[in-house]
Amino acid sequence: MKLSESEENYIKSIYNLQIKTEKVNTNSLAVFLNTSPASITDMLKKLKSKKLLEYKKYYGFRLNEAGNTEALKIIRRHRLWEFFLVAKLGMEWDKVHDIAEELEHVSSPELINRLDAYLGKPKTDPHGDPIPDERGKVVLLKQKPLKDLAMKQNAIVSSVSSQGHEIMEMLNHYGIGIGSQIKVLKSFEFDGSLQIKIARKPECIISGMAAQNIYVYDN
Amino acid sequence: MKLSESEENYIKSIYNLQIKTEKVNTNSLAVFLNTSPASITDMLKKLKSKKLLEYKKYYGFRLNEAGNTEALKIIRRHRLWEFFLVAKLGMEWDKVHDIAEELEHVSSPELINRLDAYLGKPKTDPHGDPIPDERGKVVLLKQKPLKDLAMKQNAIVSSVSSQGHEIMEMLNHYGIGIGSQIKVLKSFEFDGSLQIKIARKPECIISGMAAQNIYVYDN
DNA sequence: AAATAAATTTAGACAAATCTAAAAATAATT
DNA sequence: AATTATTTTTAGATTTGTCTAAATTTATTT
Ligand SMILES: [Mn+2]
Ligand SMILES: [Mn+2]
Ligand SMILES: [Mn+2]
Ligand SMILES: [Mn+2]
Repeated sequence: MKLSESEENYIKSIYNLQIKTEKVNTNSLAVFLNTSPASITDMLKKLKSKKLLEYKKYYGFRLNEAGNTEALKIIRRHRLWEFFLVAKLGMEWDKVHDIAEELEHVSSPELINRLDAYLGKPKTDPHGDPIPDERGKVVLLKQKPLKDLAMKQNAIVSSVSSQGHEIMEMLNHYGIGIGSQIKVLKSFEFDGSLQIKIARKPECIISGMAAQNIYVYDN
Repeated sequence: MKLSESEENYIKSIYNLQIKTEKVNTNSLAVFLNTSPASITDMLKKLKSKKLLEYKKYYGFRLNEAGNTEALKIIRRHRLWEFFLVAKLGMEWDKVHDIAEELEHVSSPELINRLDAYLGKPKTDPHGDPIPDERGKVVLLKQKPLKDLAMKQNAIVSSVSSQGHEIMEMLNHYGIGIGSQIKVLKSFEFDGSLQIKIARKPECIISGMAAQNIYVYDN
């Protein structure tokens, strides 16, 4: 299936939102893609006509099997390029998303499979997100938002929400990265902020917003 | 200057044709880009309005200084990616052009300069064409078509016309590559074909067409 | 159950990039 | 110099992706 850059961006966004929120709606997709709701409706019709999406007017929409497959191909390309930019070109993890957003649309399978092999078939991208394999299989980590981590439980930072570089900029400042050992010392009900301890770093406090967008797995 | 993918393809094509033929005309550009002459005229107007092109109706057109600068940026990206695909991913030199044709439109300067450094600031792409440096400077080789090489003169293959993979496919078959030592043994006036000797290969005969698209420098 | 609010879709417009067919300008032949 | 041929441009359509404003449907309040 040959898809335009726009179609690919929509498909990938729907996929990514479906993971986090189960039910995606027109308005939230419009906000996410920074377009108007009317444009979303237009594209939904097109993706339906290409049989990548189940869609009933006013009722809702959802990628079907074919749509999912396409989404995973795009995500594979995106994450492999992000890995390349960090591992080979030495770019910062908070700068690679926008470039990968363009590179992901170059769709030669030979290119991507060679890139994958060249990079040593990495399992996750620089933000901790899993890279689908050639057949579209993706291993989901048993992770949870830091805000749901039990008090004083040791855990490892596994990923961060990767839309936008702002969170990574901040984590760089705190010295938090993928793989950091982390523990919650205190939770403030007032605003959901957390006092935390990163291995070999001084204690610090992060906002509830941050605690929702940092993911960890138990250790 | 932010340019669309189409604008970039037109600019690059005009630049490449201007090198070979001095005067480019609407029809030949249309053939080269596989579009209609009407589309060429439309784009000429747009590029003129963006001040990248000198253009007078019916009279002719030519990239100006700004247009040249843009062309060299695109060509730099194209050739660096081609080098990457061959040197790092191990692709064949006759397969990389089409992929680079897409990658060249990803225009982050940081990406390209890091890629350049990572590849060791290569001077030429896999087809022997020079890679412009960051400031757009390009070192032209003193090369000539193989058909103009004096009889029995030792020479080195320096580049091949790189539009389309067909010539490279054929050269692979003959065992000719960039850097091959080559000598013309005999020239047939009838059809311009040449009997040649490649170092450590058996003698063979190539067509006049081929002899026009293989470039060499004296040795 | 009405009324109001929110979400979604339609109607109609626009810019970009392309096309075909016709017109206009230039070049080449007789 | 006229005629014919070639090249180039214009006129008018089409497709894709987008928008705003209005209409429609669904959800929420009173
Ligand atoms: Mn993208
Ligand atoms: Mn990522
Ligand atoms: Mn291109
Ligand atoms: Mn090349």
